[in-house]
Amino acid sequence: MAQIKTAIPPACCTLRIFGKEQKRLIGMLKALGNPIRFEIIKFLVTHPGCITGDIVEYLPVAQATVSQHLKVLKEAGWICGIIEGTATCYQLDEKNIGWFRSVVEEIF
Amino acid sequence: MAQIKTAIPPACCTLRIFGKEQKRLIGMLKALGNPIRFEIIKFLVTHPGCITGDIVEYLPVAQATVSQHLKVLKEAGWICGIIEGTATCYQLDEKNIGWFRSVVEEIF
DNA sequence: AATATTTATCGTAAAAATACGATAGATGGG
DNA sequence: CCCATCTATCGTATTTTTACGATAAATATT
Repeated sequence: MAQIKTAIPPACCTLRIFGKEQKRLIGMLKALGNPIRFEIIKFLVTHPGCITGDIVEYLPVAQATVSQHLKVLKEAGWICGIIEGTATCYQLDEKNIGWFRSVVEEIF
Repeated sequence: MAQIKTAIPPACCTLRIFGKEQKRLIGMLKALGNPIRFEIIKFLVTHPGCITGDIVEYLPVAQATVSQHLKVLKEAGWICGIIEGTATCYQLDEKNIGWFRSVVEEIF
């Protein structure tokens, strides 16, 4: 019997993602891979539309630090902020989060 | 008509995860949120059981750097390494990756 | 108009991550 | 036993991240 070409056993994931999309995914993973930022996202689930001050009050870090984390989360696509007067209302970026979920489901 | 208690609009995710499991998830997110490490995981999908040297050859970074990234991925639960002679064979940690996928599907 | 409120940004310090050369340790071959 | 191979670890330099106080900018309040 002839030797059959070595077959690669099926893996638990395909990870068929490339270029721009891969970069975008890595950015989202990196942004969420931080305890403070993860807590911010969790907080926003139950407090949609809350302002920066609410998050500052909730977390054990300074206002400037929270503001910086919010910026990272916004740039990664996890949240969006709407300026209302002097305050900024934040909420989950449902569209991008939906994209994240679908990509993870697809490639893992 | 009496004022109804303010209802929180349904979010795109629940993020019902806490303590040890949350920490574990954050660790996996953080580990994968790095371009080099992401490429290693991608490589292992199609090259299960390959040795460190194969990954070094494939990536544009030094051997010591790859070894360090492998350590991070192993500690986070993405891969496992089996020592075979002088080499170390790496493959995806299917059990933990399965856990990751199921958690993401559950909370997002 | 003066003051208060809210948040982003700046400057900077400290900590962590990243990368690499050198080396040690472990195994295999001759 | 000696030498080659392979990989993890060490030491270190560089870059990036994280955190905070101070401040500026924008809007609201009196």
